[in-house]
Amino acid sequence: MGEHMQIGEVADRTGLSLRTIRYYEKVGLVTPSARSQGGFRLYAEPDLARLELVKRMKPLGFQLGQMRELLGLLHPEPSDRRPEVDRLREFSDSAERRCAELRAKLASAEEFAQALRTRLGQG
Amino acid sequence: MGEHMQIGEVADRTGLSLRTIRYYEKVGLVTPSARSQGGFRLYAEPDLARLELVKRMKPLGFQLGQMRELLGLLHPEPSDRRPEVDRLREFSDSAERRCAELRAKLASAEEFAQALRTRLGQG
DNA sequence: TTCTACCTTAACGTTACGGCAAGGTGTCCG
DNA sequence: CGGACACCTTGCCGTAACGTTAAGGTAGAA
Repeated sequence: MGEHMQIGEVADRTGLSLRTIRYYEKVGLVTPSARSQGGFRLYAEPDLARLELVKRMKPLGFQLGQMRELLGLLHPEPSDRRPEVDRLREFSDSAERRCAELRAKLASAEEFAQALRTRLGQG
Repeated sequence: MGEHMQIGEVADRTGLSLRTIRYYEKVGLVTPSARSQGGFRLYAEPDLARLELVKRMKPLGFQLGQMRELLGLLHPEPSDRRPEVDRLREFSDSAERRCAELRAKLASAEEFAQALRTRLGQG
């Protein structure tokens, strides 16, 4: 019932490896919101949400540093907002383009899988 | 009109970098079918076809070594065929699974892109 | 207290390339 | 024939995003 969980449970719930989760922390992408007395990472729900966001973005081929920046833009300090909005729009446009590319690649890959299956059928 | 082309033209036609094409050769994935007198790589149409196949498989996350094996299975020597067919079926099943995974990831990524756009709309 | 599962950092290894340096090749042009 | 110039070669070091031990500390139950 604790509101924090250890890295192992986070790994189970997200499907990410321990190594990946630690690496994401190292590059400043997702930092656990607490540590136990003995040094164990303790994650809360918002941390999980960040990890899930990263998982969603990853197939689009963004680099971890870009995702870090984008996550920062999504939780902004209420200071000068203008350039942030511009940057956000750039990310959004980029995301759309990458989605389109990925759709094309998927279609191509499905054709390949289909051809492979057909080949087995008549083998 | 030569039936062979140099690596630069191959790069233009496939969208792959020179570096990538050379690397694929290094790992035994796609070998140019000839070399010029002075050592330039010379590619023919079947080489292009192999490269295109690799491009199609790549989004499914196969490793280069696996693709090399699969390409070998697709152009077999007529010797003992049985284990090859079994292996082919494994690849085919794996390809189907990976297609399904990729479809799911794409859907998730598109939700993300949608959310980002929406967020910009109401700013 | 001791066992066990889970965690820690550190460090080296891997895949799939990118980038640059130093130099050879092919073809055309005067 | 001798440059000029685009294109190519190998070699080597660098990078991103992790995987994989190794050596040892922590939390909670028995």
